[in-house]
Amino acid sequence: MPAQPSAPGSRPTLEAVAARAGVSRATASRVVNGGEGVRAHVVDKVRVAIRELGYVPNQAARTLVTRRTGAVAVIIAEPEVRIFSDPFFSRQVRGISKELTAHDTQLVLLLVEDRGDYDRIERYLAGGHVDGALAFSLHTDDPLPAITRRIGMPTVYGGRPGWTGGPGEPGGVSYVDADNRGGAREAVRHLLERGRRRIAHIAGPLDQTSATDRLDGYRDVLRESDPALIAEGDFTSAGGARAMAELLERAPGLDAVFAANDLMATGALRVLRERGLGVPGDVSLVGFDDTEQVAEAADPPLTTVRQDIEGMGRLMAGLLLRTLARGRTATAGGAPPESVITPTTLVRRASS
Amino acid sequence: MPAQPSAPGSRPTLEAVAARAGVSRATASRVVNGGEGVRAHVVDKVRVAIRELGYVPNQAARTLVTRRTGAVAVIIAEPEVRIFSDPFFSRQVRGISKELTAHDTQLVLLLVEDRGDYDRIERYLAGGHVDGALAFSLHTDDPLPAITRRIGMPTVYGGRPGWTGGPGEPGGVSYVDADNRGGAREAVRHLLERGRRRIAHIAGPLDQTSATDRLDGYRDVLRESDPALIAEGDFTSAGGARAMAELLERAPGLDAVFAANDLMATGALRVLRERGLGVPGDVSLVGFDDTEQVAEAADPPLTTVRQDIEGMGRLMAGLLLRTLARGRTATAGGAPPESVITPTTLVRRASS
DNA sequence: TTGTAGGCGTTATCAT
DNA sequence: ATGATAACGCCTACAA
Repeated sequence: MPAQPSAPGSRPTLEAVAARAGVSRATASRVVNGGEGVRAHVVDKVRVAIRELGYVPNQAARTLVTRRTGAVAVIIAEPEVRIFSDPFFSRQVRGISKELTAHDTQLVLLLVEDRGDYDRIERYLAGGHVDGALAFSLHTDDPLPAITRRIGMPTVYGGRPGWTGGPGEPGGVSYVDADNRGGAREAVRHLLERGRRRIAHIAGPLDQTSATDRLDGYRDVLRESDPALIAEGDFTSAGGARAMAELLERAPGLDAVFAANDLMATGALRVLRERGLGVPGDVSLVGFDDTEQVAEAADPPLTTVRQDIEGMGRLMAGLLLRTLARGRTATAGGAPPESVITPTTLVRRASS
Repeated sequence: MPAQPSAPGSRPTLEAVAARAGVSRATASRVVNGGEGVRAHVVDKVRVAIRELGYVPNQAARTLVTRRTGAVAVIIAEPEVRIFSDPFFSRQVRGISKELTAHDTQLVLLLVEDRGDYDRIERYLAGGHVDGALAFSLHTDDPLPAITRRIGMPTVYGGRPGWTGGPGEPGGVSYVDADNRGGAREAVRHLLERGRRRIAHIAGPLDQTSATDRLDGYRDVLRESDPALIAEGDFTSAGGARAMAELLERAPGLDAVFAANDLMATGALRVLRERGLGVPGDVSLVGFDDTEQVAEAADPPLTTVRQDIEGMGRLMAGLLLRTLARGRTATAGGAPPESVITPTTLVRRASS
């Protein structure tokens, strides 16, 4: 609380602080940035002046000389409907926000509405508004990776990007992902242990690695699974319902379903109930994500593969911040890509 | 796509563009900013140079002189659990994002985790990172309004702030709110028309005007309502369930419930079903918000008071942008507060 | 330990 | 219509 609030529109500068404290701009600046190598007495004088004037450093001026903004972009390119219905996104953003805040870094949210927005995004990233970027839920043909590479913007992805080239590829990529394949295997094995034999899978959109990895895990365990037991959804509840209806038509004898996320599982649940099939009596059901408000609130509550979504958000931010910090000392842009796979655990509830 | 991508770490400046085009920096700058008063021939030359170099203006430098950042802060100060479970927030953010994007303005998301974060928020706002702020879901004792007023930051609130001082107050405040009171009246009248007589109300947290306004609307219609028919919730599903249980204990004879939002209505629904009470057979239920994925997905689907959440977000952003634009021409900080109340409509579904 | 001075990349005010 | 040139507010060698 400044004792003497600045006049609206024109805020006090370092110059004013220096004058009031009776020192030079340089010394005032040193105090603002930690006060190393300044006599304690002088530090105090300057601090008092800062408080009295209500001085806050001008970020633009600072960025201009340091070339760092202290801000990071979070890019979400997902159709409206999913962002609204799936708690996954807000959860991950929250994790990111926590980590960034702890390191005094701001979060700039970039929502991609349609394909044309990428021009705007590129201009923004290239304009030096942010030091790095975080992006998630990319589809295989997403133009973003090409953009960030072209302008040399340090970026960490949430979820393994689909185009991570072979080992020969020049620029590797940093990402944080859950052990989708392992988690899927665990889910299917669990269903086998429950004595189920006709286990179906509702996959996510197959242009996302989270969907294909889970499908791969399913296939790992069910080597010779009947293709009729696999249907593709879109990670939404409605899509899960459609896929479930399809499966019941193609394979009426199924006795279990592994859905690639919780939202699709709730859609499947609805269809099963409508058809008079009991869960888990007639059909066992397992989801993926363990987003509360979905998995726990379902009736019956869902057995599901839990991934630490918020933790993954924190990891993404941490990875990026470390990359940026390194960039300051080491050669610019030369940080080697680094990725993390987080473990998943099966949470048993009533649906299986 | 720049034909000649800039070296990593150092991007081309206006100086470079000017040199390549054979003009002065001043002329290059004019072209970048619209090209008024520059011969067409020269404009072309400069444009070519810009493209060839992949030039993008440096925002920090620009901000330093223009004193405008082209960014707006969105401040969300709500406990984790609500942000995750209530689609309200993401919806409003989406509306805001659309409007800002349409005006080439960036959205900086500020999530408030705990009370101590307000220092950080104040420093951020005062640091000139953004031109204005958008905030919603304030509680009566929220420190934010004092902060924005102190540092003279143009701000538009989502939802009428609780402390809007009397007409004597110096600085009025801009906000966008739904007609909560009117919507509540309509909901209760609807229940009366359905022949209900013992109509209970599950209120939201009474330190928020959206909750008190809806309660007031309820009371407007039910002049002498039994106090036992009113319980306070917290806008969450669990809170709605608790309140419902409380009401059934205090007033077992109730035949209708008006919940202050859809999420609480779903909680109430669960409890009613557990107690063997049919909806709408035994008890009619009406919610508020009409967030799909909640109201439509409920079983039975909820009759509810719809408010155009995304539209409200757009309005908030629009109001702020207009204020900022005006500020540039008129006297700084002198824009009179302006507010908007948006209409609500009753959506009839199966729950009443 | 402190001060002096140059420059970060733009825009804006003057001349020309 | 165009070009010098002076800010904008800050950081950081370098000098003292």
